[in-house]
Amino acid sequence: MAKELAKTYDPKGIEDRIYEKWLEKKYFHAEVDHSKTPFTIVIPPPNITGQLHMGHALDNTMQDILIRYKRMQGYNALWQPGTDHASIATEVKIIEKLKEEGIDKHDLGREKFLERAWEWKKQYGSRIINQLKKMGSSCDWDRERFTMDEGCNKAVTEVFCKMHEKGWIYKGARIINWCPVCNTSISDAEVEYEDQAGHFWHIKYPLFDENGEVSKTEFLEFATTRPETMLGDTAVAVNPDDDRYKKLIGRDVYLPFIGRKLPIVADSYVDMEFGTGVVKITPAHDPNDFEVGKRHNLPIINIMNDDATINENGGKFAGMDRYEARKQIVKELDEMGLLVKIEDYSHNVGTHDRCKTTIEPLVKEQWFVKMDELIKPAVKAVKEGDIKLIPERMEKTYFNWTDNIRDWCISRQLWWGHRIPAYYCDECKEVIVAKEMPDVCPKCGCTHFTQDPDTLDTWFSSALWPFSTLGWPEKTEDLKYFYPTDVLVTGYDIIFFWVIRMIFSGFEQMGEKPFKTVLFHGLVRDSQGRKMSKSLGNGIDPLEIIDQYGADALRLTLITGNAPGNDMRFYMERVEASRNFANKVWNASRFIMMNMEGKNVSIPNDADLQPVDKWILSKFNILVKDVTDNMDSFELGIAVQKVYDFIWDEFCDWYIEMVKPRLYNSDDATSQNAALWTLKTTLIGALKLLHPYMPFITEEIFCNLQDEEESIMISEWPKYEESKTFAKEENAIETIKEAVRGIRNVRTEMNVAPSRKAAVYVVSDNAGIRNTFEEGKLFFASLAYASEVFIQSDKTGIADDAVSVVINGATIYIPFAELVDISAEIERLNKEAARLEGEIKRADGMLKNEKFVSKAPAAKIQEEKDKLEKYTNMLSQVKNRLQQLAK
RNA sequence: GGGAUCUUAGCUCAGCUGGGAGAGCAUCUGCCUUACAAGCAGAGGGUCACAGGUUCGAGCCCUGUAGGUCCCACCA
Repeated sequence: MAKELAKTYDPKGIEDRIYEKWLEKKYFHAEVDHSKTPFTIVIPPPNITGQLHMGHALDNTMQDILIRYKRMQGYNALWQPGTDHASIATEVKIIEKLKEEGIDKHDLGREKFLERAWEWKKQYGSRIINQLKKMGSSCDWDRERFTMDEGCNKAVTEVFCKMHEKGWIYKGARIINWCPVCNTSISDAEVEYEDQAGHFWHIKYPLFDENGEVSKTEFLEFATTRPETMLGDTAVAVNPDDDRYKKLIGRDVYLPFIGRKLPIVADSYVDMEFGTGVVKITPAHDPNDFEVGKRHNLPIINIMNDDATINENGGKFAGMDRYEARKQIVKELDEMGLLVKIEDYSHNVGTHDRCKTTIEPLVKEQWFVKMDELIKPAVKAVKEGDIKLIPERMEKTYFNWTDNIRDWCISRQLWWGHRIPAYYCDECKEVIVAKEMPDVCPKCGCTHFTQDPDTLDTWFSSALWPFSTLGWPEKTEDLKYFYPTDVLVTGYDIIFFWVIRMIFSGFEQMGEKPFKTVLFHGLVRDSQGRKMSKSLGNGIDPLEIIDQYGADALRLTLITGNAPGNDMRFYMERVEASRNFANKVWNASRFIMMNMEGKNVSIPNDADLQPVDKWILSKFNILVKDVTDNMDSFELGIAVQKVYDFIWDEFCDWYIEMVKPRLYNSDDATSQNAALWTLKTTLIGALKLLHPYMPFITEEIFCNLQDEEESIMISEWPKYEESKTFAKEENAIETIKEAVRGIRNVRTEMNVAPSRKAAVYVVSDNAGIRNTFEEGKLFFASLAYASEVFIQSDKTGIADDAVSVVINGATIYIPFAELVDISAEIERLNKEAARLEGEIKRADGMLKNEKFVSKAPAAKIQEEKDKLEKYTNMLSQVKNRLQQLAK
């Protein structure tokens, strides 16, 4: 059977077959089980409009690694999946599609539109889920949720009503960011600032003279980047400390076109150094002006329609587009002699992050969430380490936002989303917030109501995700058991949108944090470091990579060589390297299976294990400890790098090579059994460590290699065992390896063609080696180039450490000293000695420090004592060696 | 303007709380050797941006300089 396995690993077919098996066996499913400790991750729900991209691939690989790892460790691992309705993103797509059919949203009507939207959801909502499955994601699909399913809707209504009652959700007229294309308000977080080349128009308004006439000689000059907003001006402002304008405060200027009288007010918001030191105040169309307007009780005059055309307040410019009006206004001001000059100016313009339209600040009635109180526990939790952010520096980004938080505008003028549970009495306009439409108006007794037409910001429902998916607001067993969740894995780009909002929502609704740790990753960029985007056409489709190289190779590529929170570049060469590794693992197991064929491998006696066997077992044992430690501290890339190195370098390049002669050239069945058992045990162990990263290939090999267990994904994670560390054998083999490397170098230098017939004798006065290997006994043969290694003591008459190489029948003795560059070695040893002296001095100093000795814990003191002893021994060894070399 | 982060081999990047400079790819040399040529054995290549400082010891800590990237705020 084993011989039939192909020489190269081809994931095609295998991955789908294995995934089907996992689904069938229900390995991903988690139920409340109080005999086990839960470990929970909620997925960042992908948009239903979305297709799997590299960012998802990375995000989900990380989550799957953690979940699989914990599952193998015996935790009750739940990975809660689901999708997001993504209100604006989806609505935009549907509108686009309708447009193709020549249908306008408003002609269709709300009800029909929503029907179309649900159809869309049905059609595309499962697409991304199926793509996630291709990645090998072990989500509990039985629990799949959607941000607009019944449960989530209930949660949203509950939260809205509760917070409204508390006064933390309110309706108010505020300056909001308006997107004229999407026709909706958007939150501050959705505004993206872009540097744009523009102009700075210097304009002057005539003052009114003491007779109340428009002066022909006195003007007040100011500069603006948006001249069209002058139609809504209700004042001009100067700094109260500005000597140039002090005497003008209290007088009025004349607003051209409109004819309004504008007071000159004093406000410290005005920067004397900037422009002319005069600012026109348009409270309805600028957030700062709005604040100024409030301070000075200025009227708020909105001059714009929702589609960014000028409204009736704009006088003769009414009906014009904002940019058209700008042109016309500038032209006419020029004709009136009121335009002083035009400067080129580059400034930051707010745009909508979805459609890139320049946003228009407008005063509108909107729903807001009051943030000042809500944010407090969220700040505290991170500050006190109750919630840990990885990497830690993300905390600074986090606090940057929380310290400058503003109320959250949650209403959106969209149809696709959670409709705001506010009802207006048709008679008296009384506002009632309730879970259901009320029957009778408490104020006027009227029975007709109209629900608020707006929907909620899509993040309002995502903020509840960690508990709404577990059944909240019902008090479910799931919630008690799986909440708070353990880790949230996500990109740093949605800290503000999502992470913070989940945290304060968790504290507010559940009274408890939503997760213990947030693990951030960066963006996946193309090979030139650019963002992958549709418009650039530089996106790499994860599904194509999976098709060509397998999900395992893709996963390994995404997780290696990048640190948490850092962006990474995606190279095809790296995928190939991962694929090659999969192949290496495949072939190593093929070797083992071929050699095991027809043999009953049994557990060997400890005495039958040879030094090499103990060496690799020992190496593996240490690997287990390292990898487990790394994974526990979320160093996923480092952990897998160690497994990779172990399998490729230690296991394949050394152990398998060392063990070959026992399998091929020896009749010693006991020794062969020990070798085969060690091969199999170590491989299975390594596969387990690798499984979270490369689930498919490890499962495939695991099932081919043994019959006792049905799946590697529910097998037990290896444990570090003190008793399995064999320091003596490790030392000995490392010495042999060193010698063999030396021999290889000599052969290369001697220009001797490699031959498997060569023999090597290691002659050593190293007591450790002599104790480990019986003198003269065949230890192992056939390292790739030198085929036999014998251990002899120095009784042979060769005084110093030496290697004898038998090449094509002729024996050549090479002292170790000649295998290395002596001067370099001396230099190295001297440096080592200096280092050790430093360590000794430090440890000695600490042990002599009274404060340390009296206050430090006993274990710490013992540690220093051990170090001191260890380094002292090492130093004397190094010194001996130096003396030897000096001869 | 505030903040974060980066500068390590030809390229892309690891390097965790200070203790022998690493990986992948690329380059060069020699190999179809019965697990694997998607492989094996080797080699070359780095004043860890620059200048100071702390330390027995600095890629890592501190100060400053230069350059890059990103985030936040925003001045009309």
